Amino acid sequence: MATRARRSRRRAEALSKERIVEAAVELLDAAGEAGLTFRALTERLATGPGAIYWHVANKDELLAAATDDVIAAALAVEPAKSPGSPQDGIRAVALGLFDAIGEHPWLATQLATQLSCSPWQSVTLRILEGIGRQVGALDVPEDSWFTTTSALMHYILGAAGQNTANTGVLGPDANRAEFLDAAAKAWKELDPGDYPFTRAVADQMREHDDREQFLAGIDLVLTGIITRHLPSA
Amino acid sequence: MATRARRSRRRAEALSKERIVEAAVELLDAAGEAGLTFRALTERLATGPGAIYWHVANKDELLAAATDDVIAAALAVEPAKSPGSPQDGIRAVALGLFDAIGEHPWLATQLATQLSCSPWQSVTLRILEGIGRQVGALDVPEDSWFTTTSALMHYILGAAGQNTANTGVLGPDANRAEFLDAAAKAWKELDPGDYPFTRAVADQMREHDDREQFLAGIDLVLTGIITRHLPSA
DNA sequence: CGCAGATTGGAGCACTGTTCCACTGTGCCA
DNA sequence: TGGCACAGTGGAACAGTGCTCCAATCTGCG
Repeated sequence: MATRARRSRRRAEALSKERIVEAAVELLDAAGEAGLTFRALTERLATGPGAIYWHVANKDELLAAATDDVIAAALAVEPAKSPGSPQDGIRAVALGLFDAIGEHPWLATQLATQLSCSPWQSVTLRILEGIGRQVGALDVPEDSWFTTTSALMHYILGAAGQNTANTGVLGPDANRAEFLDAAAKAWKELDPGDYPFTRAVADQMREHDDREQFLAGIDLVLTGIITRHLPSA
Repeated sequence: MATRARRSRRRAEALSKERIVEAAVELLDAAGEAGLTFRALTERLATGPGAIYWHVANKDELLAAATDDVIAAALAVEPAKSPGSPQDGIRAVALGLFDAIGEHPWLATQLATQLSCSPWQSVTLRILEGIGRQVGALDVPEDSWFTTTSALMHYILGAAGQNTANTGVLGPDANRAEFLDAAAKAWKELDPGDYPFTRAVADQMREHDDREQFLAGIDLVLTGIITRHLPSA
């Protein structure tokens, strides 16, 4: 199916899976998960549902393709620049994923469902491979590769997913400062008996920087890996 | 609203938000996210949509309440048993969350959306507080509390969310072995040029145990925390 | 020129979350 | 005791969803 490319259309850019996925990503970026509708898609592509369903099995496959597309693009950036230490390589891949999820907040939910429903496939593999190569360069003994890489992947996707709102949705920084301020204020008014810890870290929360904190977590895991799995140092 | 309790009904257990949330959790557990439908809810509770909407604003609030309920229950178990070292305390909380998400796979997606759309609220706070108290017991200097606890939380929720399918959906262990076997076989047939790392860890993936690997990751982060933030040792 | 088959897109289906509103049953007050 | 106000209920209906069906088109080939 879709044995295109050999035929030369004169119609304004004939339909194709790529064009559909591209439009889907734009809709998702513009209005979040709820913004991707077959109605909206047909309107934007100036066609009908039937045409789309000829190229794409269903909405799930479309979402998977969109996710795969964006993640692949995010992971494709780094191989060009890998000058520093292996640890810098890991930081680069991690930041690439962090920023991609920040720019496309819908990825957070999508990755969660995707990894839950069909784990160890397409997207997961891309990410595992991207992180794993850098882990290999760290001189971690080979029998710890999977455990180590999995831990890193879990942290990266977890942190990136949970920071989505702070980075992307709220728009410019002015709002962010206000938002954090309001949250910190609310934290301080929590019941001292139930939430002693949260009250104590309210100020740290207000002043934290997302990327900085993300990298601090990466360094924590890296330190753990080096301390546990590397004979030297 | 819902100033119940003072009036004594003889009708079979009059409607209440708790009863609705309880039914919602059962439906979610039985058939996943798609299983929670207002139609199904009305049928199970032998009532109509209007009655439900009197107690609950909309589906999002219902999902939030269900999430909160289950997470609170998972976190409420541990304070009884905190005999060991502070690190054991962290492991206990982490495993509590891990198992809860394993038993209720819909939590993976739900937590992702919840933390994205309304971060630093209800559920997030519960989890932060639960983990944070244990971190405090670790003698981590206070100005590192928030960063440290956040990193742990990100890893725990990330790992638990991504392991959902392996633990819960597939049912008994027999299937799991087959599933891992098939996945490992598929990994070994990937393009050696594109996926050298993934091919290399296929066997480790087949033989890994989810909980064990989860705890290994926790220990990695803990080692990082201790190495970086604790003057002693 | 005409045909086979790859594409298209509009009408329509089953289902969703949500709203509306006529109705019940209960507790309060005269 | 009687009537009332109203919290609480549940059935009917609505707009919008993903998806299917199928008559119509367009394309390259003989």
